Amino acid sequence: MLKKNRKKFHHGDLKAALIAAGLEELEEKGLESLSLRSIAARVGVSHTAPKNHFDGLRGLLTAMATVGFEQHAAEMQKGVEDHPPGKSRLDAACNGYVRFALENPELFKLMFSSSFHLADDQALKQAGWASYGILRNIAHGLDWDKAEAPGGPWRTEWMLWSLVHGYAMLLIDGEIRREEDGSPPFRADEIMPGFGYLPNFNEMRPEPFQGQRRSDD
Amino acid sequence: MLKKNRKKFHHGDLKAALIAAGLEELEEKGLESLSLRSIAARVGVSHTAPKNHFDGLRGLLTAMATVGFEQHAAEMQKGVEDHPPGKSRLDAACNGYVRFALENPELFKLMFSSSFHLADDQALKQAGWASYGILRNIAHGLDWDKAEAPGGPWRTEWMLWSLVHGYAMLLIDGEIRREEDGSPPFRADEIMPGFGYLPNFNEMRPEPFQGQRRSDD
DNA sequence: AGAAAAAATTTACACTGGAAATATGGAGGA
DNA sequence: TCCTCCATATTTCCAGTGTAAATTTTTTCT
Repeated sequence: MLKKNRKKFHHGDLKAALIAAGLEELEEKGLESLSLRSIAARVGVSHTAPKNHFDGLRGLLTAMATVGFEQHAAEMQKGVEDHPPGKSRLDAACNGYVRFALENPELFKLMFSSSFHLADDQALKQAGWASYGILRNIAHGLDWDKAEAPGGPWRTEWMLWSLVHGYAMLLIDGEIRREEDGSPPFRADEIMPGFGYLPNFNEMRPEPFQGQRRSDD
Repeated sequence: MLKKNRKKFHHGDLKAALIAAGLEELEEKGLESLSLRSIAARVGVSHTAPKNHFDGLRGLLTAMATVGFEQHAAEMQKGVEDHPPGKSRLDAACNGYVRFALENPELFKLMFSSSFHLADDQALKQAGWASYGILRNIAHGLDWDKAEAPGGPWRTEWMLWSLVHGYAMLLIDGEIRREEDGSPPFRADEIMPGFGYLPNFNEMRPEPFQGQRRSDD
């Protein structure tokens, strides 16, 4: 019965090997032209062997995305440990966010393409939340994220997340051109302005902020 | 020879019909499961007929993305015409940006997935630039986009674009949950804070801004 | 009318992911 | 040791995909 020491079968650990091979092929051939058969062939098994470990191609992609979120979180976490709480820590985390995206563009696209994922995969959801949680926790520690700030903390988080995420996406897709060495024109923390609320913030707005409602203008 | 009045052939205008059918199937079945054969079947032609008008599936997708950018620009342009220059016009354009993305999620993903496009397609590039140009022009007209602002106008544009684009992407992918009626928790202009530069901007930064360089921290 | 060109079809091929039946080989019990 | 049991992996098959080549149909131009 014991389900723990179930290793070293025919292959050894096919599940992990398939994920590793999938991640290799992903960055080599791109997300669109990824193939379950070629991944299986790279490991040296038949193209139906993965079915014993994953729920089809989507299952494998979901597992790969989960690993991606874990690496993504680790990349940001480095900045957390190297900097004291505050703006410098936020900068480091944001730079880690974008750096990971630029170094693993195909994996990053996979992570944020839910149409490729298995719906309702708990491991993926948890890994994604953990990754976002790092950014969220840092944002909550900043003094300009006050409860009385317009929109509350949610708005601050999403504003921050949207900015960093959009910058990474536009860089990956080539909409914002990079330097010759592949580096972005601005660091992630440079693209982020003073994110506090201007004294004349409400004056600039045609109507004062009211709540979290409405989709149209 | 004359290549202009070449219409009303077998089908009439197969090129336009294929683009229209492709756009329909795109939102119905999603970008991943789109099929050249089923698009051709929907129009009523054989699956190789599109080759006379497009360079394979990528050619059709590129044409569809081009149409998407034109519609995207039109959605923002509405806000430009309905509002005077200034913050309210910017708000309207940003809301149009996000509104289009939420109403045409699959098309929006296609537009910003260059791996699906035909490389070096001039029509697509022009349409994309025209769309971004609307946002750019509005940003340039704002008083807080001064030449002496840190990073110059490019940073302001990309900051703005990144924020709106990232917000749209995270909403589409379900990372930021929407209301029951599908509307986002914040309007695009609500997610955008006072985008000026705080008086204490340089104090907040561990090191003063220097130029457009460096990718690492 | 006849030639030339454009448009669309037929046929064929190398792929893909998935389902079903079969074979393999290690684990645990007699 | 033998002998089931069952997870693992393979073989075979199928419907579907994009693309290329040869062919037929239709329009346009001389």
